[in-house]
Amino acid sequence: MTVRTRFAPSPTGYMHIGSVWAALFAWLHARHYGGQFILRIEDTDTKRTVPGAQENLLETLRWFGLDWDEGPDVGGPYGPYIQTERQELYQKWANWLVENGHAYKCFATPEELAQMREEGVPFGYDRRYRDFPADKVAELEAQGKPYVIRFKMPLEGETVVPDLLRGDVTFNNDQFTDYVLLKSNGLPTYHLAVVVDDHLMEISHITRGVEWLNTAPIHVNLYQAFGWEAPVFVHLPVILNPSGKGKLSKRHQAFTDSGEKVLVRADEFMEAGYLPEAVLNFLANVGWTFGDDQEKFSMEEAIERFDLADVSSSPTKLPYSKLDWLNSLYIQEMEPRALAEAVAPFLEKEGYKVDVGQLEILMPALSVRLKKFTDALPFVRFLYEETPVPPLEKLWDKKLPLPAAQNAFREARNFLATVDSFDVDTIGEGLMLIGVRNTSTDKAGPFLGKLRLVITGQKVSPPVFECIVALGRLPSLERIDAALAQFGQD
RNA sequence: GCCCUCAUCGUCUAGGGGACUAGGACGUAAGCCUUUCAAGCUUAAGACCGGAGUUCGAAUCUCCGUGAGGGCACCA
Repeated sequence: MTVRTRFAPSPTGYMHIGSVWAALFAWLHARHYGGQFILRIEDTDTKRTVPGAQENLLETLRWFGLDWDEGPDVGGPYGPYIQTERQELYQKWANWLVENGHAYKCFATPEELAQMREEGVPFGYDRRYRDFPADKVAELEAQGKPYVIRFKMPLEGETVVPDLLRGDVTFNNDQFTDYVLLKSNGLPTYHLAVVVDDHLMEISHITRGVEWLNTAPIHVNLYQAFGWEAPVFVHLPVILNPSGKGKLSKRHQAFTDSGEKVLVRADEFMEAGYLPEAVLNFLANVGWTFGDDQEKFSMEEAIERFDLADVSSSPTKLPYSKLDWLNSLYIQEMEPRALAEAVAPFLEKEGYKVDVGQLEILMPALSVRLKKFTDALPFVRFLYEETPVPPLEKLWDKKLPLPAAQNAFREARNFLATVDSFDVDTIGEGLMLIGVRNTSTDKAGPFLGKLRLVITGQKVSPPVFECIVALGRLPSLERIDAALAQFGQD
């Protein structure tokens, strides 16, 4: 049997990173077995549908490279892939269940339901229309009374849900009532839609969060009523909020130890400057282990080893600090040019006019310092903004006394003004010599620190030589001249 | 309240009766290196939720607690 998995989000909000995680696992499984990965939009709750959410879902999957073989945009032999476009199908099968005695029309009004709930009727519904006489049903229908179609859940016994990760999970049937399959507006509930679609689309493994485990008995009984073979159920563990309680959600914004906002929406990861392949690598390490004590791997490598059966069933938190670590590894592998191009948009967003060639000069030195693209900002700001001229007291110290400092800056100024080849190696060599020569220690450090402050306005920056080359000869000389002026005339 | 799931270092995890002195990774700390900050290298601290049982032997199997999470809609 071919493996066919699906990702079936509701367009009720923007893509959540936990959804990406679930989609990734379904995708990896399909790819491992050479099967298909299907995208289906579950938009039957029209009241909660958010405009733009569907687009965001597709865009996010594309950004991550989680490609689907069938879906709303690409079509496929089992379409349509949007549930609101499959209405007749659900109606047809709901009616089939009614005709075959597995479901019935229920005319209970919202008021009646509310009253039952108030009276403490279990599940808020007492199955009052389950065995309603056929002629009475016809009568009510003739009167145009609105109704829903409810499933006849078994009244006694047990239902066993075979779960790939948890084994057989047994539920007593007295814990259920007759659930609505088709709403009065003609649209299906999740229970009907998911079973009909998964069957018709020949899905082999259904992956979803554990929050669905408790309703899986409905689905198991539905498959039975239809006489269909159920797919393999895979109830994935929840992703918890890293700090605080409950599952990871936007509603309870959490913060990391370092005080940063915990990212929840997929597009927040893009905006923060993470690489999609790094995020996927990170997610793949949660609830699944690549093996061989190896945590950095490509999705191609993951596909070779992945199997849903190996996924952990324990709830988990996302280890965000590992994302930073992994992302920094991926950044270090980038070519300077590509890195510069990747960083550029983040600088442009800050209003800087970016020259990628100029930026590229800094990248070999910078790549090792970035956990994510946005980290580049403080390191390269000196290229785009005037730096304050440091006060005199910042330009010398014990290891570099005032006269020596002045002398060193003079020499540096002359050297940079006249050196033929304005490249990192050449100026580095020259400036090192100047630094060493003018200090009581045998290190250039004391001088280079002051020079860094003059060039970048900061105590922390990429290596100064790179900074000077990237800034360019004239701007660098100007900044040194301004510093020199602080020493006054002598 | 009822039902379901889960439980190894701070975090993500390996392990599935003896190979466990419980392994790896991130993070943390220290040292080295050094042009600041990083990176890199070396080292360190750090865990089987508790209690019963099964067994010659339990992190591993069973039960009971406890804790955490989830579900009980004409929402998904």
